Amino acid sequence: MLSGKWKAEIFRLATESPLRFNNLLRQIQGSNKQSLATALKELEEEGLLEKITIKLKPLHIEYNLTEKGKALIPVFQQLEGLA
Amino acid sequence: MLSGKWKAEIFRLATESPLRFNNLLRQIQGSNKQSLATALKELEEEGLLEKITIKLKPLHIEYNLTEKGKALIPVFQQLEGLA
DNA sequence: GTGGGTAGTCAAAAAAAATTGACCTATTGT
DNA sequence: ACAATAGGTCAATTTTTTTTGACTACCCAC
Repeated sequence: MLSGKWKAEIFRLATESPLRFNNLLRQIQGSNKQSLATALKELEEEGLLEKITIKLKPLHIEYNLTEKGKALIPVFQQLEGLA
Repeated sequence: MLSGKWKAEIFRLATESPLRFNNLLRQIQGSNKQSLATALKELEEEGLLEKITIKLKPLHIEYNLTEKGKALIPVFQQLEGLA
């Protein structure tokens, strides 16, 4: 589910707060629009993130962890506990 | 650690019993010598598998989970519990 | 009406990963 | 002696993934 160069990091950032596209682009150095767009779409397709259009001004888009996404957090906590 | 097309499956098989090269080649359909050789070497470098030369006849080579490799098993069990 | 920010898409190029086929050594079986 | 099995390596090719650069469209401020 988190295969590829960027999905793991995107997922981690999503556990901290909702994601916004251009913000992500600045946070993840070495990446690029296209790669992030592809990764976000795949994370959505896998059901880990959901895309939400915030209709308030300034109108913008957020990506949030779904319940399925949140369910993975304890797994990574366990993994961190090993290192 | 388990990136790429074959490492996850190799890891799973390693949790069941020690691995032998040509045996693995038969078990993992769709794969090939080179890919498995590369994956095994990387799993070794990551410290998840150890390569052991069995000096008894017939002399052969086994790949076993290291302690670090075994430590990952509960993580995957937790993951399975979610699905 | 120009510049900046948001949120992207598209096609092409480059880079990385995976596959193929040839080859190699050593041991065992018939 | 000959073939088969085990456990690989190497170079070339193919496939997949990632990156680059150009381009859209909308909104806001000056």
